[in-house]
Amino acid sequence: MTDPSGSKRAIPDKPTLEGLEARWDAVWEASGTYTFDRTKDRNQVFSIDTPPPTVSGSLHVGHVFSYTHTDTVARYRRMRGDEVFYPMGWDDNGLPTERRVQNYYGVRCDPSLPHDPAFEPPSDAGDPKAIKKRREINISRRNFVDLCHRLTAEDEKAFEELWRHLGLSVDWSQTYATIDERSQRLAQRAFLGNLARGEAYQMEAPSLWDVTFRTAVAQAELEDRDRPAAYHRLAFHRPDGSDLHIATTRPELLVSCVALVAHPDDDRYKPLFGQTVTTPVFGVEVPVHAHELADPEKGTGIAMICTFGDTTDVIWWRELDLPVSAVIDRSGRFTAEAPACVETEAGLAAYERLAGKTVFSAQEEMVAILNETGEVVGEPEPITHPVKFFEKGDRPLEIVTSRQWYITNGGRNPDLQAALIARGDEITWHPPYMQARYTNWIEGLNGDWLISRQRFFGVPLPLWYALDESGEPVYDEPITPDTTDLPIDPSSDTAPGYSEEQRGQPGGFMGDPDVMDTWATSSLSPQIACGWDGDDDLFARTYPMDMRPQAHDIIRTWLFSTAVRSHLEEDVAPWRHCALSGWVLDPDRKKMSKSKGNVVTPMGLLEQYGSDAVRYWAASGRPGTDTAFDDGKMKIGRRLAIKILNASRFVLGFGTDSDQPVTIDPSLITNPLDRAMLAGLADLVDEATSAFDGFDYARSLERTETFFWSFTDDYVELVKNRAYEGDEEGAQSARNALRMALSTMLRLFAPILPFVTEEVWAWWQEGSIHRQSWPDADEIRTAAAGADKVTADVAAAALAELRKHKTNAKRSLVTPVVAATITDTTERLDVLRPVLADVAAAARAEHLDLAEGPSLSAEVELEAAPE
RNA sequence: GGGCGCGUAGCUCAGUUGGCUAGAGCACCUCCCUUACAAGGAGGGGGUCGGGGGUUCAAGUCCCUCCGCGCCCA
Repeated sequence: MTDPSGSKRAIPDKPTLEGLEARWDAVWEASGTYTFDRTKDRNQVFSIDTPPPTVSGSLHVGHVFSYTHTDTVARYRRMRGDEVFYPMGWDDNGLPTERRVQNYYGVRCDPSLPHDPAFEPPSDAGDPKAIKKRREINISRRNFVDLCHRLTAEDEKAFEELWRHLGLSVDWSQTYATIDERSQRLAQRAFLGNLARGEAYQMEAPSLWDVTFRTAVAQAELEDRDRPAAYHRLAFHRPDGSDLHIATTRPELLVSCVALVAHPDDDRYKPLFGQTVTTPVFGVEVPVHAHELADPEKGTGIAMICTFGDTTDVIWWRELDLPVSAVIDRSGRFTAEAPACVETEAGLAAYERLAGKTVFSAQEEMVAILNETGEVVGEPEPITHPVKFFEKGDRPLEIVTSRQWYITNGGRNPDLQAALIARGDEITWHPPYMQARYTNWIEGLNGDWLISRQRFFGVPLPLWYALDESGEPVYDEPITPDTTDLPIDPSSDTAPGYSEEQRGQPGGFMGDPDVMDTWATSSLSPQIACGWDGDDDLFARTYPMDMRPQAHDIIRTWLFSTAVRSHLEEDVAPWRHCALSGWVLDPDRKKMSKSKGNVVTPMGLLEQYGSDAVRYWAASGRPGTDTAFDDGKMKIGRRLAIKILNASRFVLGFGTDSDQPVTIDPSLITNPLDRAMLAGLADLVDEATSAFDGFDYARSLERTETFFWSFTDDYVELVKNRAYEGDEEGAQSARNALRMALSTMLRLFAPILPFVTEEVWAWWQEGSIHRQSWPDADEIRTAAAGADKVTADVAAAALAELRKHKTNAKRSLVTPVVAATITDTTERLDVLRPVLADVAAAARAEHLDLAEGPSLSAEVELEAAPE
């Protein structure tokens, strides 16, 4: 068994990949191989802003894919001499965890309940069948949050185990969770800084609202989904008594119609601009406006503006300075009272029939009413149109007016917008075209970042409000905590200057009931990881960070929001490089995702093929490129890893029957074929190095792999006789060249295949391969002594030609060659002549004749086949 | 509708700034137990580089256009 110092292991007779992960993970942990040395200066450090995975979701191959990419870069930088700062975070915060806790324990958070200190989780936790049979248990917010912490702690353990098995070279003493106390303190402190600098503000404004989750939703969390709908034609009434037809997909919102709008150039409606018309049923007089966003092609070309039916309504409402006539409450139902604008008896009676109904039922009822009054024209015209959804929700968003907190992000400030776009130029993007996604997103913003969330498991907004004599909150002067008291929860901590008895009382105080958007915390991951809040020394050594790896679909959310926070807080881009990984697609080219049910869980794969093999597949995916899930590729990776074991055993077996250490002496490498091989190896090192410098692990792997296979198939075959039984000088030359090549290739493979390379390294070298220096092309080139690598190619081609004859003759490759003549050009024969003995030995020929000709060919006489 | 990416062998993909006869792996076919490895090795067949047009001595590569796929945003 290996001791943790990494001392040598004997070369096994039958090396295998089995058990390498467990063995080396334990050694690395015990030896501190990946522990960050925080005495290093900033210019010696390479810091990585690892994406904190959401532990409440399960890990899938997509995680394995992209985290492997990052790890290859981390390992490369470490071998290049950088001190790699590679922490791991957990993003436990937010809705996914809440939902998982609800389902796992069969509980529901009721914030009105008091905390129960004696609460124990239900005994049937984790048993979905049992939970389904009973009622949900209502528990207090604090008890609910406790369960969130309890479950995520278990999830984190499972995640870490998988990451270790995969071989991520993370420093596991540097972990954080976006919901832990330190992150909460930091997120609250950062928010209070934004508030003090005027970058955070609150506003009563129409916000997108998910009626299922009962929370506001930010622009970055939206997605459009095509939904069937129908245009209903409603008859509005002009002052002269004639009808004006409006097509709408939301007739139920007629009562909140505050204006009509048509395109300014639309001749059909030009005469109406500035006039008023009367709504059907409710008899409300509304103005007709002109606005460019009205689409003459849609419906009848004139639309009703409701408060609020969609985001265009909000724009019209704001730009045309219209009143509010809202009817939908936060549960998605029609309010009990009709809006003030409804005055007619018939209108009030009609509204009675809508009050309390859901949007869906209200629409049916409204259409029925319109049919009764005869103010609907023709049949509904079915259409499909995009509707806004919360990306995690399954009911269309409504727009409700509410008081929310915002952080500036350039959406309402052109100077800030330009500054954030310019930050993109400070970052090197991998691949470069990803910068356009960042820039385009910022250019398309039309509002600031809404950070209030009406949820429970999150970082609370650290604010209270005084209540006036009538018990109404004084929002204009929020009460903030002392920074030294953070983190605080305003729902249980008392506002400074008040006593707890005054909570909710007139003249007392109330806490802000909301938590912050999860991105408001995870956007601070560089600050959290680097110790912005309390570890200035670490911060100075690691920030701004060198690398942000992430998936390209969250450029608009995580990448952008992180850039915003860093810009506001530190006036700098948070990283120097952003590496955007692609997705894992299933064999039908569909994105793998939990909701599609096509995910593959990774642990089984790691166990079946070995971690190196799975990493090989992952590292074959070019940066930024979507990659098909391909277990065939994992089989190839496994084959490669096994080949490395066997080839290494063979190479290290020459001339080492004593207990002497295996050494490499470049001065003994004198044979022209050996030197030619090294010349090619030096070029390979150059290619692998420049590829990795550009974060292109895939290219480095591909080149190294190609070289390795021809090394084993051709070079090793050519020199093995000489290495075995040649004269002393020739044998020593071959052995030292073989070892030098092996040492080099192991190190080139080490970032991709950390387990098998470490295993082989331990057979003959001291220390971990992952702390060795990256191969030096100049050193190898010196050993090659000016040789031309073409010599190796010519020799390999000649050998291949001889093999071909044996294969075509259906004879074994060990069949002795009685006589053979190799024909080739003069130039190539000149190259071949000095290494002909190796070619002859590999072909089992006593000697080879040479003849000049136009191209390579051979005439071969084989030993007669045995009868 | 706008932006970005992609289209090369049956499959998955390489193909730097245009430059030898377009490559690799898998799959397929044939052969070889060879003493590092049969979880291996040797060899073979297979492509009008999405279509069309243009620039050039030369185009998979550059330009235009069309078709198809994907993603992001309206």
